[in-house]
Amino acid sequence: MTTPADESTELSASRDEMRARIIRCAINLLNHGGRDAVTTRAVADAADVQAPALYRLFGDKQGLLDAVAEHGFAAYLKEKSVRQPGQDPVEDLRTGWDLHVEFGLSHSAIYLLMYAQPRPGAKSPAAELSGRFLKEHIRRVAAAGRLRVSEEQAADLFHACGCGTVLTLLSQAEEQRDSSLSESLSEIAREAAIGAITTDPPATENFGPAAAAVALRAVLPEASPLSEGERALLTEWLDRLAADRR
Amino acid sequence: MTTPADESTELSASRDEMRARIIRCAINLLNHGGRDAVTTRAVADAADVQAPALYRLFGDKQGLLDAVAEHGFAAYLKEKSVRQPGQDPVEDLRTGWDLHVEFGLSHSAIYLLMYAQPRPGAKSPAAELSGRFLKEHIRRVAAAGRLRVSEEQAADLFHACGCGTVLTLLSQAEEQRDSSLSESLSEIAREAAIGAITTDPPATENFGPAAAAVALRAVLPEASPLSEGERALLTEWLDRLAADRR
DNA sequence: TACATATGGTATCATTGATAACAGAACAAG
DNA sequence: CTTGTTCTGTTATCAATGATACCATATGTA
Repeated sequence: MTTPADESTELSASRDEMRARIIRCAINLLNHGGRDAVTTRAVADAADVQAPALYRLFGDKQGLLDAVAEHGFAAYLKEKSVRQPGQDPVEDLRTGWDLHVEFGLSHSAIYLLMYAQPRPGAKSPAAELSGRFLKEHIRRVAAAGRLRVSEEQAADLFHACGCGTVLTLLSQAEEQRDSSLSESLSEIAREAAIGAITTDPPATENFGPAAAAVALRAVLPEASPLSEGERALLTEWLDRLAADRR
Repeated sequence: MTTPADESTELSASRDEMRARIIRCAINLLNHGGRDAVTTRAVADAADVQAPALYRLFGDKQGLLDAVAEHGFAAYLKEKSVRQPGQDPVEDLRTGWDLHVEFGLSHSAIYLLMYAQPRPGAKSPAAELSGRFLKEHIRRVAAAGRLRVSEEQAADLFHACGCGTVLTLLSQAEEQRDSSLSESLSEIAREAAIGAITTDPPATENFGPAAAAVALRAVLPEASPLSEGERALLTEWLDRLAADRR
């Protein structure tokens, strides 16, 4: 009948396989019927599993949703075969933004699971995963001496602008999303975020003390001949230098 | 006992009074127990009303939540006694941002009701109300010849950055929100958004054609001696001019 | 073999959003 | 005053849902 999520062909699977099957079925339900379609019963039926199995595997429904979001996001990253870093880290940041927005618009239900229910101090696993990628991108920009603010501030701002952009676009009707004039909202926001984070010039050779401090801080943890205490103090100083921008 | 939302003293109230009482009780529940504490039963009990009354007044639970968000937001605006426009419209934009962020952080539950469940093409009434204020601010900036992009783009970008900033802050633990270094995330994002929207100089006297076009477009609808068709065409031209920025 | 752990399966709970159905109350029209 | 209409108060109830108790079976291990 109309059971697009039926996967009952695979019987007697191992624990991990069953887990994966349940998640796939949940994602199917999510994409077809939206968030409200993902009930424990619907998922259990589609995956040909009993209710208690869900709770043994995922704890509770939130655990299932977290797993779904993480799997969905990871699958997207794999599908897009995250490219290795290019020459220009800022350009990588740009493509990262576009990837993020595209994911949010094309997988809105999963995206909302990731970001639209903030629980103070506890990110969704999927958001955590995405955050690690962002921080890595930011770190490379910092290492290139092109970061204008601290890595943490840069990551937060970039995420805030990107997340807000996606949510704003999602709240608009689809026909309305690309303003017919010149640049789209995503592009304007992207450039605003990048402009606020990075130094304008392509970083010729000698950049200011603030940028240098940020760059140094980015590569500090690796192979440092300093002691724990020395590094901690130096980090403080670098942060103070980095904060003194013009 | 522990019934902080008890309002049963007022008996036999008119329809509007009952509506207001229900909303007050719902807001109390929202603030004390979070979103999940707002069940139809809890609200009905607290307001000393039967379940069917809720549905006769608000349609369904979403209608009640929409009304709660709208009332909560409007009450905040009234409490802050929204100031009349100052001399510098960009500075007004700045205070508007701060007001927005402060509201989001201090009334997180209501804020999430407003923005965290985007339904394509249908904003929450509270979001609609907030959007009108923003558009009015933007219009004044445009009229002062200090807008770099179209009013629509400016409003969308400003909202996207602001909303994303609040959600990002809400996802962090409270102790972590103000980075100990220099500027806070909110300030960085605010200046990034304003910088992306407005022209840098205080707009001495003669600004470029793009800014002039945007400014003209902002005041076009009022007291125009043009016909409908003429105004439509002119608007198109102005938009094309405005899009040609550097 | 005997014990421990994990899994499949049934039945069941409590909560929650939402309505049906009936009885008055208010009120305007005749 | 009567009649009919509309709104409100009240009770009872439904269907869906998240979650769990409980038992049986299997599977692996000492």
